[in-house]
Amino acid sequence: MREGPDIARIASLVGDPARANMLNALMGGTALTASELALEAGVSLPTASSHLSKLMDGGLLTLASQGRHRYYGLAGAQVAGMIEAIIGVAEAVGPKRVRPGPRDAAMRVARVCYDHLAGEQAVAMLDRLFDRKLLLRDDNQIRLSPSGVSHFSALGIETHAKARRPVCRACLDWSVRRSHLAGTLGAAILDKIIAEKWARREKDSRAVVFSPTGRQAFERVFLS
Amino acid sequence: MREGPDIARIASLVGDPARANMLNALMGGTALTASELALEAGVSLPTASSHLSKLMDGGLLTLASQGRHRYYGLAGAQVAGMIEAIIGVAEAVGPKRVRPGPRDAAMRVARVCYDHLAGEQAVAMLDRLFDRKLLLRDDNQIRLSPSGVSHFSALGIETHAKARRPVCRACLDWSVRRSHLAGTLGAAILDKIIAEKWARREKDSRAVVFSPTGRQAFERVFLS
DNA sequence: GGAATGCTTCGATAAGGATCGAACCATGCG
DNA sequence: CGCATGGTTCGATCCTTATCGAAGCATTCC
Repeated sequence: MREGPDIARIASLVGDPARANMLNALMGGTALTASELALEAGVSLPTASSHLSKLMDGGLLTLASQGRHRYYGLAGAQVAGMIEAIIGVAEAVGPKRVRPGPRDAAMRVARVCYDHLAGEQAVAMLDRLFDRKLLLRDDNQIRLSPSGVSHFSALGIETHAKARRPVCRACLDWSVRRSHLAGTLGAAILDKIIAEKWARREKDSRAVVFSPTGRQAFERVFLS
Repeated sequence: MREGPDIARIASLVGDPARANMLNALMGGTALTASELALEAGVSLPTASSHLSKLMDGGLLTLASQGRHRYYGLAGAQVAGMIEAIIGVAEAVGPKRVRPGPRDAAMRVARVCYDHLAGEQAVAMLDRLFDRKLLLRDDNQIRLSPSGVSHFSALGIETHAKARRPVCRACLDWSVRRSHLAGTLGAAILDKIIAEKWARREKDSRAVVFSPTGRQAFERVFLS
């Protein structure tokens, strides 16, 4: 019984199903609000709030208050790495999952990450927006270029910042391990994809499935 | 509330103080009996037995029965890696510990991680093995190069894969935050270090202490 | 200044699980 | 076989903690 870092304390924080679901949801890289996390974990708001304060006390989360919204996010890459390690063991010892089915494949191609698009399509899109200089990489931030403003405006997407929420924001993609676009612009693009019926949300899943013609339209507008 | 690997189940196994102490003790790499683990965890024998069967059910331990003795050991390097990751987070978020004492310093330099070497020495070694192209980084995997095979063979280390266990595997180091070498090769190298008496295991600790001449020999062979 | 929304705290309840003593198996020794 | 030793199972107790409804704060919108 030698003393040392309190690993039981950290592990038990992850060891509750509700908290594990929350952390899992936050592995996408985007910060989420308490209500969203409550939904994700399948518990009531008070319960979620209690879990969140425990995770905060444990140092696993960071909190960004924006007005009456409170965004919870993972405290850092080290925490994310630990969760990945636990996932790895759980996968290894857990019931041998059948080969990743079509739904998993669809998730890798395109899925919803809170309110914007993630997956291979989303990562490719961000790459192209940089290539076409519609977005500019500025330090670790993303900015709109003047041509970007008019480009999105022509698509019916207004890009002036109204809320405190940033227009552009990088979000680390779970499956591709590179950034995709979040922020109000990312959300607006996803809105457009759905509104134009280029794709539909899979029921009870984060997967986003493009129709053949919808994919062509999306590629013409964002990947050309 | 998506379904997936049951990470809460795994984490909650580690999340009990008694079990965490047991796992910690097993990180030394030697298998221990139920009574030894009970002592280590500070619980009675029945309690320890109950914990051990839970850890077995969870797939975190292996059991080797020898006569009336039953030796429990970690189920593999992946489990060890997960525990290292949790230790890393616990160290980072835990109460700012007083200046790391001499024993902690020794642990940072070199220690046992289940069955292979960890710490600054181990991370430096892996770096050099890459530099010398004895190992190759392939995607996210590690492979032996042809020259690596002959190099280790000349040192008396055979590197053909026999079991399911990979020869080379990256394991994240909690103190350095970079990878060191696990897998059968990592285990063989630690064996050689001990067999050649370049270093000895510290009593009741995971620390590995090199002798002056042993360190020179190690550096000549693996860090040159 | 209301009204509405997002979130937290409080209080009570319920369930899970950690713990130990005692009894029970199994192996090895003489 | 009888006995000692290492381990596990059983049963009862106790404590931790997850949970939710209701009420309370805080911030924004109208």
